[in-house]
Amino acid sequence: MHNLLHNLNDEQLAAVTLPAQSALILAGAGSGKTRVLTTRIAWLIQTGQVSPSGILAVTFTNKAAKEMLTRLSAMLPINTRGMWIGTFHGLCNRLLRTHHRDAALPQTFQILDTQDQLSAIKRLLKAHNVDDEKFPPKDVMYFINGAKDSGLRAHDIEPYNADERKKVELYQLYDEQCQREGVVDFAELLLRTYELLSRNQPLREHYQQRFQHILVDEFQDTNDLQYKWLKLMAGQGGHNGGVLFAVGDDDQSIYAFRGANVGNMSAFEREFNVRNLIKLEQNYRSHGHILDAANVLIANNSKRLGKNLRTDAGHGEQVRVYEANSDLSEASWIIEETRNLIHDGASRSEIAVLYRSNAQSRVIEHALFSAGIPYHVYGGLRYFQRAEVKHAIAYLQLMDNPHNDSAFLRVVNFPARGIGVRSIETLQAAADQYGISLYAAVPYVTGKAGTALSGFVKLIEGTRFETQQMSLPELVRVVLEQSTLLAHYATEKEGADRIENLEQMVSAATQFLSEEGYGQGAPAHLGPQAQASAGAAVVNQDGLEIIDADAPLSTVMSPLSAFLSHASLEAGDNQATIGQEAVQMMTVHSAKGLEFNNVFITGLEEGLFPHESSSREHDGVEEERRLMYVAITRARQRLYLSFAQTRMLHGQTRYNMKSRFFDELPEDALKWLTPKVQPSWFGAKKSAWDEAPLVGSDRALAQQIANKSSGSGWRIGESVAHAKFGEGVIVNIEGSGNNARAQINFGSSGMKVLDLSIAKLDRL
DNA sequence: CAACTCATACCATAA
DNA sequence: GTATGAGTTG
Repeated sequence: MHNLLHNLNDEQLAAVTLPAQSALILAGAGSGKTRVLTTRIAWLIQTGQVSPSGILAVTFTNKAAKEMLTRLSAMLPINTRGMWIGTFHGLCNRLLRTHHRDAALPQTFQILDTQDQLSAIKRLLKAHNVDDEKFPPKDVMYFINGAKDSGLRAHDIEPYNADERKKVELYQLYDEQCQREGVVDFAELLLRTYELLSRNQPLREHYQQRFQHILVDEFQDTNDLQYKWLKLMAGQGGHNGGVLFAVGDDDQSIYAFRGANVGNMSAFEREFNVRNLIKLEQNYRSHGHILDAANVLIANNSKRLGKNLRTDAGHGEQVRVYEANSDLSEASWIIEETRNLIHDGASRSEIAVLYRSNAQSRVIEHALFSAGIPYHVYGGLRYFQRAEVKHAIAYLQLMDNPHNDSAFLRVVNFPARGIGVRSIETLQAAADQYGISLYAAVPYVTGKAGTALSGFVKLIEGTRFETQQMSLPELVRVVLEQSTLLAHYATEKEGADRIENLEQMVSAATQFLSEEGYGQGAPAHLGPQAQASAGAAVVNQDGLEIIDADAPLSTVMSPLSAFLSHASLEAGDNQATIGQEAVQMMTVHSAKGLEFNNVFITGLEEGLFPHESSSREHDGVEEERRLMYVAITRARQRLYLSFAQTRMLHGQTRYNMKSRFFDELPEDALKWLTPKVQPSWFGAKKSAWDEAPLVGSDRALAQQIANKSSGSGWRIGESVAHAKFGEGVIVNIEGSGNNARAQINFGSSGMKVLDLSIAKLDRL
């Protein structure tokens, strides 16, 4: 037992051994957060305070859940069965499958991912003749998800204008459509579970009593619904025996745009009467200058719970800052530095290049490629999101639940079998008339269209019959053949990769069976074994029988259903290149939770980082600053910051000021590789334009600029000052003489178009 | 009905 | 520069 607590610092030890009361752990970057979380669980079990089945640990990503499980198995001699460790969505899926009747869902309900949801909404809008100019499908989707993430149904929303009334109406219709089709979206998994437990008291009390200790990772990322869900599980305020142990860092809250509410941290403190607030401020990752930079930067935020990281590692190197003429020269500088690092013995996988938006990666990728340096870009398409894989999945979904109209529409004419737009319209009309699914409406369509459609139905039915007794991998194989997907891609010239991906599904199915504890030979279609016999039935104090979701998956769903859930809930890795010795490229968002010896943070320009859209959002700049904080704290030993004077973005050249974050970093911690001219960036800019040798495209650009400036006396790229708007850069000049107007980027004051004969501008 | 061209929009993202 | 969607042609 003591070796469990060995090597913990005082703060960590205090957190791990807290009494059984709700607690909030403010865990700074690199402070050993996951370690505290897992050791806490191990300690609770080892000291006999709780049995494994009393533990519920919730994470946001499968990766985090897996990591916890791995660490726990290493720490505990006993097996981890009985503990519930998983993502919000994974746990909800399990609960809903078990209690599908109470939740009013078919046992084979299917999960829509974001793509599916969007297409479902497009379908809905079309069906109800909604003008998709006025109500773009994406907006409707954000509206619906936003409502669900706050725990609101359509009837809970009081619309404040006609447009919103319409959206609420669409929300209602969307939910009805999903219910009809037997599908749920991601937010619905949580909301359904929440509603189920709210309304079913015995069930709620059963789980509340079971889970004596609930632990949450990345608590700052919870949305309103997730917090309500946790409160319900714990029994509000922990009064029903549940104890909530929340770990998070308000300074690393970077997901407000998807509904995360940092306010949950203070709400939790208040509502659960948290007396145990522990700050983990000892950082085991970064050298001093890097940590100083992070601390000083984040101090500019007003809304903080307050935390200051410290390290024993010594100052280390200063943060290196580089100003480039263009995005291209920024990239070549990165190559140069990367080469130096590798030459000095750095491993490529310990070098990370971070950027604010994916669009920035192209130039850097190109440069790395030309230089022959292996690299790996995070965040591409994941396995189960690839078109061909989604097609195959759609066929499988129809095997399990033919009323899933999304799946039906995806493959009814793919590969092409002569079922076109008109046929579908006819079918849709029939389905609407009888209020049934497209699949069920096929018999009502006559004529040529009807023949083609019933051919498709026969294909599905036939395949289902044929595969009745087959195992999941066999089923997948047959579906790939019968659907003619393999044959189709064989005729495409770029189809080889796609065929390979499809073939891979068979092995994915095999692997899935062994990981989930299904027998390899178990018939894929066979429904769950009788639940009562699985020993999952529990009788609660009221004598009511509760089926507890704590049972092997095989008792809750068929191998096929389980595999389909898996495909939706674990999209898989994006590339199989893991383990390769490669430079790591990713957005700052996806870098959260990772660490590297050497980190480049690129594109530090106003409008890009902080992103221009952030100034419009409430507290947007504070979130961007937290994002920068996350980026800085990824680095262990060496950190590079860079920005470019000009940048091609979305096919046009942009001229941005350097990021305001440079003014918020401590000077002592920085080392400028290019001259920094005081007091502001403008001087440096000017000298760079006048003196720096221009090469390649830079020269062409300069030429363009020289031409454009003719007559007005001003030049694109020139820095100016305006009495009202402050300092800015001329981005474009139109017209000439008295009609000359300049488009000027005033940074935080925004982009303005000023008449050059009227506006009073000063050169800088 | 299917294959093609052309125009348009674009921040970050896990489940 | 790429992905979606509408419009156009065989």
